[in-house]
Amino acid sequence: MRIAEPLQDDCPGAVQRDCRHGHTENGCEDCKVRLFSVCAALESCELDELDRISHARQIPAHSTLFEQGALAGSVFNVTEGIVRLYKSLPDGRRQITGFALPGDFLGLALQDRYGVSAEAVTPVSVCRFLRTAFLSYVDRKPHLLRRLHEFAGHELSLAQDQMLLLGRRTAEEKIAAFLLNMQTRYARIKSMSVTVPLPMSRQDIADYLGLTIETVSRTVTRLAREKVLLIVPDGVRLLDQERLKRIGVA
Amino acid sequence: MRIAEPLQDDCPGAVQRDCRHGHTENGCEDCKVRLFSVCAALESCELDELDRISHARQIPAHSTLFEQGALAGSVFNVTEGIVRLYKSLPDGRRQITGFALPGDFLGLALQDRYGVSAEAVTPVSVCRFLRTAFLSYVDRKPHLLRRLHEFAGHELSLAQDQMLLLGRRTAEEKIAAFLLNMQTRYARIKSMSVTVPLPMSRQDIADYLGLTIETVSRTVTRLAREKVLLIVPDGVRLLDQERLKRIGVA
DNA sequence: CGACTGATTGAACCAGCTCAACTCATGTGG
DNA sequence: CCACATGAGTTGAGCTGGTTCAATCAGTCG
Repeated sequence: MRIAEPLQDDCPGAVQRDCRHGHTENGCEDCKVRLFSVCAALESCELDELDRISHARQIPAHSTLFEQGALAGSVFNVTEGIVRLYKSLPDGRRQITGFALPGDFLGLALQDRYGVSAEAVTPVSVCRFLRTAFLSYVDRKPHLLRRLHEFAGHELSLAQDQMLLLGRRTAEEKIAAFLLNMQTRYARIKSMSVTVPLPMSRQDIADYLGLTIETVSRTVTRLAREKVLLIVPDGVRLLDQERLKRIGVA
Repeated sequence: MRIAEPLQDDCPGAVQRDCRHGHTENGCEDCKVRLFSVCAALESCELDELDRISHARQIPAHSTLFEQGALAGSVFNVTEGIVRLYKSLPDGRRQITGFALPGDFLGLALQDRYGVSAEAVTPVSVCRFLRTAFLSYVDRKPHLLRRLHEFAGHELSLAQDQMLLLGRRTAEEKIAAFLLNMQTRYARIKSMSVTVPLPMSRQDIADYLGLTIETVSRTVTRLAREKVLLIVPDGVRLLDQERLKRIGVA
């Protein structure tokens, strides 16, 4: 239940925001991801407070948000666009550990250093918080911490699925699972559609699935030849979802 | 700082435990993993309370603690032995997502269903909690939740490392990283040693590293032939750790 | 001792990789 | 407006790291 008027002690009345640094017009209130991101754990009045420590930022495509191993100065909530999260080996081999979509939170673990690097795949909008400010906010909001922990649990579960995929599935199974997965994740922010946008490069998909770019290309082409899907500009259209599920789902 | 006498409101004095269901003699106080597991977030008096909702259990080798997808009735703290956590595909392919050692917490995500299955590799001792009881306890202890979240963040980080390993490393690199990893993890509960016990089967190692049993065997044998390690009963002795690190570490 | 189970070894095979050529779209500047 | 570079994606051909299948070995237990 959302409460319009502040009711709790720690909601210091209707304080008018005096600082609008880089915020969208109405701050969190009309944020696109408000209702399904971590912030959904917060009431309107609490949100106001969060608003005051947040900084809306636009990040151009292909630029870096943060780098693996660097001190975690900020945490981010993605509100628009796609971010790739990855780990690299010194010789250049790369494993993308996930793609962050709107509503996803970067720096969930709240650790003092980033465990992965993050780069914008498309132009990205984020809601940025200084880690220290966010931490002290979290300390005063146990239900937000619960929410963050739920998100972390979900991430962990996804990571385990991905381990199964990387360690034990064939190229075709990997591709099928990836496409179905992206489809359901997009459904959350747009609406369920048979057209799955793939703004990331083939190399990104390969590095996410533990394959080479050639194998990704060949496998997708073959699935298209077999009328399981149709390749469209910047994505695919899933023609035979049943077949795809039979290939890709556990 | 540990406090011997209860100081806080929610520490209801020195209540004598009237129920010792399955506890070790002195409960949490003299627990082997007390100081580095999640419980380290708790004061003596709080521990007493935790003690009352905990159940010490012995689990024989090769038996199941819980199964992937089942309702998460309990959460566990491993106090002795090794547990394998895994996901399976319907056709029998298996991916071990991790080995839990003493001090590790099972059910960290606090989700209503288990995301993986858990089986004892060796005889295992656990500290078991009914999930509901543990949840309501956590709700009253924000600092325990913080601790659980830290653990979850650490798990997530390990999962990401494992993704990089599964997706982008060679068989030899996988084995080397695994052995060094087990060595440092054991150091936490015993003391640093060049002898790494491997109580799990070759099949377990294979399913953890995304390899076959034959490849594991061949690779370990080759490393032994090259004097990088020595195969001993139920483990290996790391002879040339420098070389191993050159192979295995990022 | 024989039966059984886990680990090792060998030999053939193959899914996915490597290397290389080609296509196609986009951009650029003369 | 065309020549040409550039970069992502596709396609082909051959190769190889790791798998598969099969045999053997080494404990262990009754």
